[in-house]
This record gives sequence, C-alpha cells and structure tokens, in this order.
Amino acid sequence: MKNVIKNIVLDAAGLAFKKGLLTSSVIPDMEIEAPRHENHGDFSTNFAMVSASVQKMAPRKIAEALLSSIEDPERIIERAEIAGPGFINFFLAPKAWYPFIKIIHQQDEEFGKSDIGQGKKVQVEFVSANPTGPLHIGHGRGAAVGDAVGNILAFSGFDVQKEYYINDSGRQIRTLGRSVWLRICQLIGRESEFPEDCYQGDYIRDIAKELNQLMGSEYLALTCKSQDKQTDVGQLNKTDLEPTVKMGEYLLGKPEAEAVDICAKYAADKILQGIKDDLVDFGVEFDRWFSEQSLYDSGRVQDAITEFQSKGVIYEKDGALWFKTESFGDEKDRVVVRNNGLTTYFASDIAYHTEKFNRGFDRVIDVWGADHHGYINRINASIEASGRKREQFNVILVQLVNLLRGGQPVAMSTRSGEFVTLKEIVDEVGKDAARFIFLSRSYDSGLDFDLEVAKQQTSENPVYYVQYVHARIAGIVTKAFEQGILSDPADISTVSNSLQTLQLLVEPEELKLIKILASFPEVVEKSAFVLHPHIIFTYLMSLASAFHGYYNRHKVINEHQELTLARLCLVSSVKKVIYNALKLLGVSAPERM
RNA sequence: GUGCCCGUAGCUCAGUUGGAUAGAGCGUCGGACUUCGAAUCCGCAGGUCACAGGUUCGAAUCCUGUCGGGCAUACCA
Repeated sequence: MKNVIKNIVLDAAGLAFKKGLLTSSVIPDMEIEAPRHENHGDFSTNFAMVSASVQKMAPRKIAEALLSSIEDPERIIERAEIAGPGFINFFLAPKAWYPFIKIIHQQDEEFGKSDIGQGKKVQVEFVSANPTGPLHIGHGRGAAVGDAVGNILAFSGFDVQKEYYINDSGRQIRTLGRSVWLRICQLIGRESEFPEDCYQGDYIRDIAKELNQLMGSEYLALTCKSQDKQTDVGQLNKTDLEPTVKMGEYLLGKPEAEAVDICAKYAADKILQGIKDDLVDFGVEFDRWFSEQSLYDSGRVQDAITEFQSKGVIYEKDGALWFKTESFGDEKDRVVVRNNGLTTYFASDIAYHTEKFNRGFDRVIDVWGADHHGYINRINASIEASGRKREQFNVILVQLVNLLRGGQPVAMSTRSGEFVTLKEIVDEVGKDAARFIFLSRSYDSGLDFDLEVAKQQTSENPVYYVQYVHARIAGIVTKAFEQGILSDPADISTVSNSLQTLQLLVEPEELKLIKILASFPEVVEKSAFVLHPHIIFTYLMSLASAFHGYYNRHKVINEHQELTLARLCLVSSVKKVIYNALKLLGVSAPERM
C-alpha cells in the first residue's frame, strides 16, 4: 500500500512539473510513512518539506501544487490535506483496504513473503557454543535471535543457511578431556587433585561415570556410529581394546595423554549431542554443523595463513606471525601463530570466514554474545583482506540475559559449574514462552528473564496474549461450523472474494485491524532490513491488542448472516497473519489452549 | 586509560536510514462475563526522553562533551 501511495505522489510531482506548478523535476529522497496519530491520515509524506530547497518554494506551496496534480482514478484516496510544516496526509477510502483480506486468504502462509533478498545466499551462524558444557540461558537468547533472523531473511527471499560452528579443537577440549579423566581417576579410587581451571560442573562427573562404566564393545559401537557425523570423536587404536573390558580400566593402562585424548573426544561428542538435543527441543535446527577441527585437517587454516602472507598482510615479529589488523581499523595487530608454533583461535576464525565466502555466500551474519564485541574489528579485517566487502559481513551482538525468579536474581557461576541450563528453562517454562520472551526486546538491550513470569498463564506473559488470539479465533470458527453458518472451510475464502460482503466491515475497529494486517509485509521487510526480530514481536502485540479490543466490542457471530460471514473472513485473516508472524519467531500457534 | 552497547512513565521496554500532541505491558485505582474462549476488554493517573551544547524548517533519534550502568580490552579459549 505504501508503494501505491508513493507512485501516486511521484506521478503527481511529474505532472505538476509538466504543468509548470513546480520549478524542478528533481525528486529528493522522500518518505511515505504511516503517521503515529490517526488524525494525520493513513499515510503521510514529507515530500514538500524535503523538496523545499530544490524547488525554491515554500513547503506548503509545493504541497498545494502536488495535491492539485494528483490523479487517482481508482478513488483510493478519500481525501488529502496539508498539515503542519508541510506534511501531506492521505486518508484512504475503506474500499482501498478490503482487497487485503482477499490477498491474505489467497497467499495464506505466503502472506508477508517478499523477494527483497533476490535469492542471495546468506549464512547465519549462531549459538556455536563450545562443546565443553551444556547450553545456558545466554545461548538460548542467541539461538532464538539467530533462528528468527534466519527465518525472517528466508521469508524475505534470501537463500538462508543456518550453521553452528563447533569449537572442537584447541585447549578447552583438552581441558575437557582432562576434567573427565581426573573424575574417572577419582571414581576408581586414585587420589588426584581437581584443579580450578578444569570444568567443575556435575555433568563432568556424569560423563566420567558413564565412560568409566562403558564396556569396550559399547564404546566401539559408539565410535563407529559417530563416524558419519561431522564431528570427529576420534580414532582409537581398536586392536588393543578388549570388548569386555571396562573403559575405566582400559584407560588406566594407557599413557595419560592418550587417556585424556579419548576422554576429550568422548565427552565432546556426548556434550555436543546434548546440545543438539536441547536445540531441537528449543525448536532450532541447523542446516550444517561445521567443525573447527576440520579446518585444520583439511589444511584450510594453513592455506589462509599462506594466502595472507602472500598478500603481505601477515608478518613475523618476536617469533610469532602477526596479522596487520590495525591497518584495517583494529586497535592493534593480532597474532595468528604464536612463537611456540601453535595457531591462535583467530587463525581458524580467519580460515572459517574465508571458507564461508568460498562456499558462495553473498552475505555472512554471525550472532555473538556481547562479550565478544572486541572481535568484530579483527574479523572485519580478515574479511577485507580476503577481498570481500565489509558490508557482506554482519555481526549481531546479543546482550546478556539476567535470569530472575520472582524478581530475585538467580545466582549463576560458570566457574563453580552452577548455572541454569537452557534445557532446564525450556522444561520449566516451555519453548514458546522462552522464545517469545527472548525475542521481545531488542538484542541491543540486556534482558530480564523471570522464570515465574514466563511460567504464568496471565496477561503478564506476552506469549499467551498473542497465542490466545489464534486459539480464540479457532474457537469462533469452530462455533460457526457447529451453528451451521459455515459448512465448508472454503466458504471463508469464498467470502474474501466478495468485495460487496467485505464492505459490511465498517466499524473503526475493523478497518484498524485490516490496516494492521495490510502492513505485515512492510513490517517483515523492515525486520529483515535491520536484522531485528523484535519488530515482529512488537507487531504481534499490536495486532493482538487490536483484535482483543475488537472482539470485546463486536460480535463476530451475530444475527446478520452476511455480516457474520464478513467478520469470520476478517478474523480468520487475523489468524493467518498471527500464525505467519509467530512462525517467523519459532513460536507455535495453538488451535486450543 | 581506550573501544563497543545502554540511559525514555514507579518497574520492564518500544519508538533506530531525523518528522507533527513521545507509546505499550506490568504495577496502582475504578469499571465490564446468564450472550462467539474474562489467558480478554474499557477508563483514570503517571515524562525536563540522564545532563549540556551543536547541526536545521524540525532532534528521544545525528555530532561533541559530561555523568551513570554493562561489557571488552592476551602470543586465553
């Protein structure tokens, strides 16, 4: 609709110039927007104000010239007026809006979809938590944001791939192995200290216990099974592993380094599997799980370093290799290979991001916790150094989540291993409530997540407010069938074709509802453009509010047959849009609650 | 010290490519169910948009500075 108005304005400007009412045919960037206040019309443009300097005329004079040249054969515009410093406000005729109901019924689950992405390949990488422990609430927010952004972009015509980067290489994995190994040692009665830098959580004990009890044959079965996975749980010298020997005893007979290695691989695989399960329960599915180790195995890390060396952006100093990130806007240069010969994480990150673009993505989006913001500059540097444009890479920084219970902060400490996991949260409050709350606020702001509020089935909890609309409408439609008003589900969409019937929808609340419905595609587009899913949340709240207000004031099923049909048609289009919007956020739309 | 994010109603936050009288939820108080689902609605009250300058027809929005909060500042991962 916005575009329709824009074209009318552009045509009018051209005509006004032709008629000599305007002095210039130049049209500056103008805006068509839906004003905040209803008495400012359905749409408003600042055309006259932004044109003042090129036209060398007063804004109001320009507005008058424009209005006198407007052609509107369809009579979409009921009236237009000049207001304030030179705004032109358009009030649309009701009949301009009714066709949207038809469009919604026709397009159904496609309504809101667009092609602004033009099929461009976009990768959204998110969560990517180290497989050294279960996901916690912060990962949950990142998961909800990344998943929703991916959905919104896909709905907007991008070819989206969702990816999880597994940090399955390096020291934290060895630490993981050591942690499990030491717990096994404790289990089998061998005195050993448990250092502070090891993972303290109880899940380490559980894994240790499990691995310790595993028979050789069971272990072999597990490793075989995981061979087809992308994560490498490791090659084991299988020849000397007795099927009937417990793994604990077996490991005891091995050199410690090897035992730690086996523990690391077993634990990482186990934890990763847990992460995958938790994400599935949270409604998040990735297209690809990408292993950091694979970058080393395939030589891509070395290739990336060599490539940058040949481009002259990597140099040697103090026995280490440095990437000239400072010349790309970073505070200082960064080490990629330490003087002990080991690569830093940055090295594999460079290789990974190079690899992403080599896979053909036009655009790469990373979702990170806000505590990683210091890495933006250096990854940007690597993107530019590899010949890509900085605009092709976006980082979404997700601020921290404060977990509360009844207003009181829930103590969490990674060091002691005492933290509430995502799984516990999903188990307690449900996937829908958790996701909806995660997406309720801009990820630029910290978020208070109160478990008690998230559990409440009251108006304090926004997810029910919106889902209730969907269920309520489902209830109304069911009722209409029971009363014989409808005999076939197709009846409703048949009505949507009848402008004559829809014209019975004259209540202000009805027109307001239709206008909100009609704006959904623009809302999705904006959300995709700024990569902010909470815009969909805000939209859902206003749509739900408009519906509830309407419902409490007017009867959908009433004594007038045709009006009833028109209203059923309207509310079922509300239901469809609620469904589509919730789906973008990964929240279900129940028929009954 | 430096960099990034934030500062809007009592609380939690929308408002972000600059627009007109700054919005919503919660909380307070008062109303609405023998009628389609009250997990709902209606009404009242609540503001120096942290502060001070600047940019212009116009600033919560952009720029500079100050104050306050969070995060980050490794040849750690």
